[in-house]
Amino acid sequence: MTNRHRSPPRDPFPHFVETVLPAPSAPALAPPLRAIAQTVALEGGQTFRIERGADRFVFIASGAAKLVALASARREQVVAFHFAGDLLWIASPPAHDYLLAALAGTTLVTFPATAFISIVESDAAVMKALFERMQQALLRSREKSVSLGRKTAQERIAGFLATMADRIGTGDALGPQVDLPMSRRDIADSLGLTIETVSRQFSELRAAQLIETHGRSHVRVCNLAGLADRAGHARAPL
Amino acid sequence: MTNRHRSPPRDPFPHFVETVLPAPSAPALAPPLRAIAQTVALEGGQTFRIERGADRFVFIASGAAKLVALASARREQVVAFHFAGDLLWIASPPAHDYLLAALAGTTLVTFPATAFISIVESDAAVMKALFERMQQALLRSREKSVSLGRKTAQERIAGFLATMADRIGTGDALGPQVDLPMSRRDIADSLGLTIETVSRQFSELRAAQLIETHGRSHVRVCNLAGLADRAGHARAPL
DNA sequence: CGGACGATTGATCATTGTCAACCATCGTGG
DNA sequence: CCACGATGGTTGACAATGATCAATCGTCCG
Repeated sequence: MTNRHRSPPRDPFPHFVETVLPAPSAPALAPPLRAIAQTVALEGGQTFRIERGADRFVFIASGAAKLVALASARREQVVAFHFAGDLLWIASPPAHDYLLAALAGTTLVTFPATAFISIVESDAAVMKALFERMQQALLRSREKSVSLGRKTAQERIAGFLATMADRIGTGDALGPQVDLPMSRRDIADSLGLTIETVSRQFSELRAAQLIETHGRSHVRVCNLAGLADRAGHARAPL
Repeated sequence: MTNRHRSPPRDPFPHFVETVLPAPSAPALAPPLRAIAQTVALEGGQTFRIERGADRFVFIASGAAKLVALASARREQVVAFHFAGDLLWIASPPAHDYLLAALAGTTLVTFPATAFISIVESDAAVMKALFERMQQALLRSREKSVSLGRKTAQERIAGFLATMADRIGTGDALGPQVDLPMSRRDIADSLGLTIETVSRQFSELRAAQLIETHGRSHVRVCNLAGLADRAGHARAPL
């Protein structure tokens, strides 16, 4: 978790261009987008806040972040985790405030949403790519609703670990390994649980030989099938 | 809830066109879209199912529907309610099956997602409109995560009623009125509660003079501010 | 009017939250 | 390099919110 050396202040904008913009569209769109882009370097714990009514697109060039809704002073809901390469859309609707918080050193490229759209709207390929990212976000959010609404603590944790193994895990003969960039509190705030319950479920999964943990953040999934089993991802029989 | 007379089998496609397609785009896009459109008339309780990997866009021409994720045999999560005029996108991801169930007589116009997109992708206005509906869906889904993850039963019910008053309420001097098209079970499955808890919270809100109920589905909101209060929609102070 | 389904209310139980103490990890400074 | 301190994580005892089980009631339909 150390910033062992100030990360090179390389401009993250090219990374955004090659990750988000389809190659044929890039030359035409990159310059106007650069003009409205705002690059932000956050250290772990720092937040990026959205003003009311000023939706933004945020590209995560490096690092990891949580998108948080503030339900009230002592109640936070982590709406999504995002990692390098993700493009997300943030707005602050009437009900709650939202903010993006870095889980570690993180570099963002951000755009005002309306200006961004008016630049890319004429480019079918970009709009389509954007649309697909939106679909993915919606799908993940719906799956989160299932988890929060109808799953037990253990199912939520198992599902969370399986998802993280998939998204940020590193393959391995003995099963995927993950270095979780988020704290137990972040996990709890994401799954609608308390840190104590998260901790207990980690212990149970460890006792059941499904995972091994080393230190605070390292998890090895010993039995991915068993984990998916406990996640309650029951697909209805045809 | 009666089908007092077989609803006139008027073609719902024009309704889709004028609701979803911006006027200038309609003439060019309506014919090819009609060619891939599939109209479905559902009676209350009937379902529209998505095959694996065959995403669809669904326009609700009339009626009301719930988008349900099947967590397992006895556990359903209502991911969203949708009403006439809504356009939604449905996919069946690996984890759970999804289906759309009519809450009453409902007419749908549905399209295979990929074919739909390849037809409209070249039209910036339509893509933008589509994109905005997607943003709205994502926002609602995020708000639902907050509700499911960090709110008490009473806050969820209060928030639900406030939202319904906003979306399908009819104005009135004495406060908005709503005819809920969904059952207590649907509400429970949407809010991650049981029907008993839903019922008890309705009773409490009634006792607190915030709502009045007549019959199973009619609700009058006597005190919208008080309801919003109990919804825990705390916005962090600037 | 009667029957069936859905809604309400009550009694009890269990999962998870709360409060509290202890322990481990990691970063710092001696 | 090790010891220490602080932060974050784990574990335990207890309490509370909401689930479960059960009975009754109301509503809507034939």
